[in-house]
Amino acid sequence: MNSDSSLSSRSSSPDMDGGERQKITGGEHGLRSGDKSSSEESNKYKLKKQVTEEEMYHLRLKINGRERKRMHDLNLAMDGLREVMPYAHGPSVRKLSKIATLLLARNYILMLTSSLDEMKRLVGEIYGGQHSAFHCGTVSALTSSPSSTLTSLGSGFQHWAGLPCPCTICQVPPPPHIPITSAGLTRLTSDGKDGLK
DNA sequence: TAGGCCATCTGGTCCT
DNA sequence: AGGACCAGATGGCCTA
Repeated sequence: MNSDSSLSSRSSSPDMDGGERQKITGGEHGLRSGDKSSSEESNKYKLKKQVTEEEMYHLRLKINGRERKRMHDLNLAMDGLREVMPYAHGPSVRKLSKIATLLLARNYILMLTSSLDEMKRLVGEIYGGQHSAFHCGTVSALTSSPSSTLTSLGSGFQHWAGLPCPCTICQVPPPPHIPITSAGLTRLTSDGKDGLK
């Protein structure tokens, strides 16, 4: 459980042992019977109250842990996004903030989309609609642009006047992309951390 | 020192 | 019921 905190870019898990316990067990109020007459009843109640508070504490701990893990996973995904963003990585370069990462990613996608459209248009001009000769991966291999990007995207696009392509090349499923999971991103984040800050 | 960024906690809501 | 997701609050760290 505490291994999560090692993944954090800032080791600012301040109080997993002290502070959190203090915060969580703040609930002394609200549970009061008022009658001191029946001690048996009172003991029973006290026991029940104790169990309940303990249960509540552990439940809170569990929920907090889940939320922490969720946020860590989100940060791992964010790191993965930073990895593929076209900006200077390095020890002397400050890490992109989350909002900056998202905005840059959006602009990057828009830019790639427009250049892809432009490329398709050019290819369409050059080959004048000779459909089956140059296609998807073949086209990407012919271009000088980052071919890996185009190859991976190629089969997912519609070609030539917006019609879905029926050819066998396009029926090949896209290459499996690496899922963004904690396991899949451990490498990215670990060496990403070295260059951060 | 103010402001930005971040991690964490917490309660609410929705979904399975 | 339990888990995922979300947003607000809070406090710490860092930089200009």
